[in-house]
Amino acid sequence: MRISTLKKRSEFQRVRGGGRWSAEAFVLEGKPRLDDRIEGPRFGFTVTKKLGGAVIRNRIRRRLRAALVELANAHADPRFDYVVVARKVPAEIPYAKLRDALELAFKRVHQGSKQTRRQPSAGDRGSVGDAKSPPSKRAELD
RNA sequence: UCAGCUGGCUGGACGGUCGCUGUCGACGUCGGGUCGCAAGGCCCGCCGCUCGGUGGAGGAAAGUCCGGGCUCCAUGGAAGCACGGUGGCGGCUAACGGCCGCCGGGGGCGACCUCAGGGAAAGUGCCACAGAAAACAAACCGCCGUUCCCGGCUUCGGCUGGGCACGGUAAGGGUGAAACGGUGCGGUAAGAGCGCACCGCGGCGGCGGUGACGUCGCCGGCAGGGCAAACCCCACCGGGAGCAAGACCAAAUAGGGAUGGCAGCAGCAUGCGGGGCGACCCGCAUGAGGCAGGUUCGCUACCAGAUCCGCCAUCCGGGUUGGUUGCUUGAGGGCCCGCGCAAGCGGUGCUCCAGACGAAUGACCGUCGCGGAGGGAAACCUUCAGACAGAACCCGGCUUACAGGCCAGCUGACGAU
Repeated sequence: MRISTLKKRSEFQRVRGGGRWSAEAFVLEGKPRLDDRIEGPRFGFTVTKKLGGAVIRNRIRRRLRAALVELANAHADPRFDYVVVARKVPAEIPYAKLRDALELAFKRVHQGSKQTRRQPSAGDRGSVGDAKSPPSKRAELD
């Protein structure tokens, strides 16, 4: 199926306060849309420059997009907006594993869970997924 | 065969499943126009979880270092100053700081490589450390001479060692990136272009070359250390900003507020007031224009022009940051022919080759091929690796990154003929 994408910075910012699930290769955020005139789920991709050059970032986005196309019909909620934030390099992990992790992430986000699988060690910056925390200065997609 | 130099090309191939985007066609929905009484037909436009055809990243797309095209602003006429850049000569080019050929310096046996390669007798400045001395020169050691003092030897003519002082000396030592030409012979107390030969250097002239320059002859005893990627001088070149340029459509906010500076002159028109018998005169307000003034274009001066009549400067506040276009046919690429050593130029006529905008050009899988390692006599098998890197208005270059593979020409060594 064809997936529509988030375009504006404000749309990305709005999803930030919703459900959140962290996997090895990415973080999936999702939130129900207020505007019900739009049909179907929408997706946004955030791949920072920290992960590599343009070629690597393109490949990360394309693999994530391909996995979403495969799963979105069955697992995504049409009333939701989602943001996929790439963390490590998904190009390095097998595609089947990436797809399974994404499937699990959809279920967890829909449960409205704000807790994460990530342990509070390993250089974690504060509480994650707190809607009241100030928006981080991270660059959205390059 | 080995070692090497230069130039160029390439940057895995095929297939399957599922996707994205441009474009063409079909189909369908919607809208409009037109024909028709009507059913409906035809044309145009937009859209599409529809179907089919076809195109879809690079040699560097990169760094954004130069040069252009194209836009808008300044727009004008040049000058001077300032700033920035370039720097052997000739050619090529739209242009260049690029390319080609040649010259000169340096390196290599050689093919070749390399050089920011104008001026240091216009001026200023600098030359660390070391060294005696770093530039109108200069004597630390050494060498030589003379006077004096202390010795040794003596055939009493002298010879010789040491020291103080004075003088000569740039050959030698030592320092340094660099020491006031180099080598040799003569010369001298010792030395020194002091003299001579050759080399280097400078000047003049002849010849060759479009030219950089080369070469030959004569003269000069050597003047002018280096640094200009220190200032500088000379010659030449250069307006500014960039596709978030710019144009159009739609929507929205509005013709904001504060502080500071300047709001000058004369006339005209209208209205009001005052004066005069009257022509008219005076004052105020408003309006349109003129001059002056201010503002911007790097600065200055001149002429000329534009903008605004309330202007200018600074600060604060508010709104839009949607769509279409620019947008891909261009100094484009390719075949062949001619000219040129070459860069390139001319002709011919073939071809259309990405146009996205939170940003497409892909995801997954299989087979084969290339390369390294291991096993094997071989066929082959196993395993690992496959680079640098993603268009954003478009061209011409430069620079930097790059696994591997291929081709051509040339050089040196060895061997064979």
